[in-house]
Amino acid sequence: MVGGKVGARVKRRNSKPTINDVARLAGVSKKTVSRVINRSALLNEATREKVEAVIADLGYVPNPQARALALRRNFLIGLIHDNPNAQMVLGVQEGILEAIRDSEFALVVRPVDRKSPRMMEDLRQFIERQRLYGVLILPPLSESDDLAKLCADLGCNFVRMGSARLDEPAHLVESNDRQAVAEAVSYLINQGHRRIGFVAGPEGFRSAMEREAGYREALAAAGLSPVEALMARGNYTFDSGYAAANQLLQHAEAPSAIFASNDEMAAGVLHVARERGIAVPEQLSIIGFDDTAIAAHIWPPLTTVRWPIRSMARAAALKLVQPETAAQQPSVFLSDLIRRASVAPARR
Amino acid sequence: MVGGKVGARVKRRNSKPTINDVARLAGVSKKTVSRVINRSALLNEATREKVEAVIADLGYVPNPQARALALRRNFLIGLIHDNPNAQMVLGVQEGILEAIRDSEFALVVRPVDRKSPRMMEDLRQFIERQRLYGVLILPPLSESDDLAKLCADLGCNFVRMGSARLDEPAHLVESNDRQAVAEAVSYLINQGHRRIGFVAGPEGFRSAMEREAGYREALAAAGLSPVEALMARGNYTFDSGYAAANQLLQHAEAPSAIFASNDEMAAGVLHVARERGIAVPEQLSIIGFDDTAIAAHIWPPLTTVRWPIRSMARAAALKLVQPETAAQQPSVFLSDLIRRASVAPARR
DNA sequence: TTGTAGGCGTTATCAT
DNA sequence: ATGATAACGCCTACAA
Repeated sequence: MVGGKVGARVKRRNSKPTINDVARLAGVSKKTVSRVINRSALLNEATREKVEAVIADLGYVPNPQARALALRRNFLIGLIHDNPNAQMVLGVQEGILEAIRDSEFALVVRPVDRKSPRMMEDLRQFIERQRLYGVLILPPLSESDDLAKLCADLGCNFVRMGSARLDEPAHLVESNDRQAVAEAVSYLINQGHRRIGFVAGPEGFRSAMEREAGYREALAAAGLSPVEALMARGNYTFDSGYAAANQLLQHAEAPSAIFASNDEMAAGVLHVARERGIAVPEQLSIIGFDDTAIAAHIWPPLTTVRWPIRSMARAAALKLVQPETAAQQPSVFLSDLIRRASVAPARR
Repeated sequence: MVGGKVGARVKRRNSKPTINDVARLAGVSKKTVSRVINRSALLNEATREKVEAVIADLGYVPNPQARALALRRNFLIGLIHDNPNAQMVLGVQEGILEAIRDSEFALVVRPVDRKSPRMMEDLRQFIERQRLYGVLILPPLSESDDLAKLCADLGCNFVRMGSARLDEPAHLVESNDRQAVAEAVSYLINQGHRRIGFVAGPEGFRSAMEREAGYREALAAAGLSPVEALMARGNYTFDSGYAAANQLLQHAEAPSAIFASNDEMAAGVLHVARERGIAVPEQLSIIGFDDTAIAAHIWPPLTTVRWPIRSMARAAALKLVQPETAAQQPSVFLSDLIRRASVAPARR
């Protein structure tokens, strides 16, 4: 009725081997097994091999729940976003999963409503309760310094994804939207376009600011001045692109090309062109941004800027789960101009 | 050296209250607090209120990691899919999160590669290690009875999402693809179309079979016979829709309408029409399936079948997390024909 | 209706 | 270098 009870216990059928089983079969203590698992430096090589043999033999895998309890930290990576667009969110998820494949980490997703007053409190609870190992924050939410601070305060590692230098490299993966847009607009200029319309993203979004800055840079580099009547603001939705294009194209001196700050708005621009009987690209060239599925599938196929979402997400996840090599992961990612059929030389 | 040691312990600053804190302050045992948390029936009302007051006062929240260890089950819902359609996956994620909002559950995502030989083994490890509370399986993976059996064997609750009666209601949410397609094709017939092309989904997919069955049903109901030359197979991608349409439209007696088994293929069909100078919808009517973002944003806006992804996912998640009311959640969900501009009466 | 003792599977502390 | 013992925070079984 004393020690024998425990010692005699037989491993229940149908349940996975635990650290105790390994310890017993290897003839060492639990702690030693734990040291093997955690690659402790202070370990006799012979002991290590003996234990590892038993581990392999048993097919033992440490129980994440028990580790989470003891370490007071879960092996979960959180993805926090406010639904920028489906393609992007899914690309990010794939990138993160590439990074944590075959590791003990798992990905838990957490969309939020940026406009909800409870958002911060909700996220605090989420991070605290799940004791997340780290979180990846997508734009535009990533632009919130308050949120970054919250993570830091909670002792939760974090990486922000954004289109500008939002944070130090250990906490950031960054796309060069400004330069990418400048290149796209320069391309239009090289094609002979002079009246180039611009559909901006929503006010207050860093990505929108950067893309507009790129547009202005390209104009300036070519000695052109921005024209009020050629600029309209959207909010990254199809409908807002549609409205913006109607505004830009109603003028007598309509633009011969339009850069829209994302593909969805570019699709809206294309819609307006169709309705007004404006031929694309013959009478109007269009460039978008994101290279979402829609870009290649509309008619004509849309010239657009592609940024390496998956690679960025993978790098971000690696920064989270391998803090020791975080600095080695790239922080800035370059975009490509994908030339399809929605741009033609300007007619004179 | 006995009880005093523990009793004297002061709650560490900066750490969340535990069940012990609640018990001490309420003057009851841990177990009683546990009973309150778990809404045990055998509880004195006065005791419950007393404990609940302390809980509220302390802002106590049970530690999910400790519960997971003790219960040998995590409060995580897994989303398993192998899906090309970003819109659908994201819609599902939103639906699930609506269901588990404000609960202790979290959503962990797990895309897999259906073609990988390791898939089943990977999923087994995933479910076992994370000790998932339940999983939601999306099509086409949901059509795998092996996977369902694996979940059952592992003691992991599961719900399959599909387009046919794949399982019993407790494990299924189902869309009526067959009927929806039949209605869509009947609509074309009512518009005077007689030569109606069909682009099928990939062989072996239940959804593809159901949609084709719906097409055949509608033809039969109108006294029409399926014509070999009017049917082509795709695999739900834009390119395959493009290829299929080229095949269908090369004949002398080309169809005056085409039903494509999803929107992406419908977009491919539209592409071919453009290239061949076939006016849509004047010379060719097109209907798709899914009502993804692309459907509304191409030109002309695509008439398509919309199925209630979010509602289905929400119901599925509720079946998972509230097994007691699972039977009350609907299992069959109806789709709508969204009439846009890609269909016109047949010319004679 | 409530409490006690012990277990869930791991890691931390402090000996040896 | 290794081990005994006590956390980690909760739940189950069994008493009372």
